[in-house]
Amino acid sequence: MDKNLKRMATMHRMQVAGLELFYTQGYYNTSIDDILKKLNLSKGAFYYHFQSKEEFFISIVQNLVFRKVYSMLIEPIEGEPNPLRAIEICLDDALQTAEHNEMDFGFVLANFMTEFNGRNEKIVQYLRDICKVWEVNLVTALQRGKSDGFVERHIDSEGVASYIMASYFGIRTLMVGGNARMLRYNYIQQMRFYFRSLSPVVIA
Amino acid sequence: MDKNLKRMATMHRMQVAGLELFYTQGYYNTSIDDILKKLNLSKGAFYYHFQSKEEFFISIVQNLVFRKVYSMLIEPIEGEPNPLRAIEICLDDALQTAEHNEMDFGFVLANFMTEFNGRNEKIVQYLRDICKVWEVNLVTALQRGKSDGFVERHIDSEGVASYIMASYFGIRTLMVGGNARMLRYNYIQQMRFYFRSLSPVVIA
DNA sequence: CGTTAAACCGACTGCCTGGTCGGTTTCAGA
DNA sequence: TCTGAAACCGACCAGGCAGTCGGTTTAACG
Repeated sequence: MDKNLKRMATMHRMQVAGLELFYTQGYYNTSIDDILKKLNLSKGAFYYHFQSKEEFFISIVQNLVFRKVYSMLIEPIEGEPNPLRAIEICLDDALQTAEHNEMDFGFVLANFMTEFNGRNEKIVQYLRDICKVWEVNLVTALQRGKSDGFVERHIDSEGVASYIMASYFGIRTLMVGGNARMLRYNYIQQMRFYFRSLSPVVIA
Repeated sequence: MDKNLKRMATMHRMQVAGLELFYTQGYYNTSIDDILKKLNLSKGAFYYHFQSKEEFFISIVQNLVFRKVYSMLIEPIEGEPNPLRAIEICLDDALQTAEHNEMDFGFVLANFMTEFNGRNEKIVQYLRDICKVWEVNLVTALQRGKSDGFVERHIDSEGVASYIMASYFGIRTLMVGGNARMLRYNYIQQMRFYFRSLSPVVIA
């Protein structure tokens, strides 16, 4: 195998295993040895590929988390004509993966933001950047929705975008240990009410 | 001073300092020595009053966090006639204290829930119990609002309650490092839109 | 004043963690 | 087959952690 390929493959394996453990156990609560044990690798291998635990985490955020947020929360909305409808479907999908205990990357983001808040501003910055990308894309979609007659023209797109993001982060927090299925159902239901107040009034 | 009083006073001092540090630095990231240094006390004093770090934290949750959530997020709504209006004012107040970097206990709750999720189910349980109390009180207020004609009768009170809690938890997460003032303003604005969709239609 | 128990002290232990480093294995290319 | 660099190993270090314990201080009370 090409050396460079091998390098990439090993690094990627470490990143995937690292994200998995950082997500489930927390960054400060996960040791590098935990990750290495899972992969049957040694300290030497780790520090050959990464400078430090922090750098390692940042590489995970930029490679895995960012990409996943993009493909799962941003792309599915970009092409759709009706943004409110698209957002509803997209978040419902995300909550479904959450229900099956798979990683939903919106929550990964929120999780790490709280964990690093006040402890590592550098990392918070990286995470916030990803949030910003999500937000900007939501705003764009909403603005387009206004032109296309799917969204009431007088609404504040920034406000709506952050309200959507907030409610999503929050419902995932509530799902911690709670009745995920019920919460998801109720959440989508209430989001529909909210979205209805953002839709143009249909003149019968 | 009465011995018992002294005991209570010292324990309380430890709890207050502990909460402060656990909140700002995280539980796993805060050592008992950190807390003791702040109070000029010793290991001996700590383990004289508390059995373990975990027991200590639980006592903080039950004494300080629970009481504060009650007095700041539940009581202000209980007496009010119009629940939607009362909730709006209450959460706006909470966000204002957050803006001034004081502890808002809704966020304390959400913070710890994420930190202990998957790491210490026992503690998650205590935190979830507090959430439940908050939720139940919101539901009660909303139901009362229905009888009193402030809330549309067909709405699902449980769904609305968890949507409110979720959006609040989430907006606090977004405030991490973000533009808190702007976020708060937008949040309250959007909450009004949402609440309007829950209010009975005024027949002009 | 002397007693006694509660309150507090701080050195110590055993364990874990991030990070280092000299050495070993692997394997593509000559 | 030989070689050299990339990839990997794992013992080791320094520092931090929760929790222990024998001893000291404090102050209420007889």
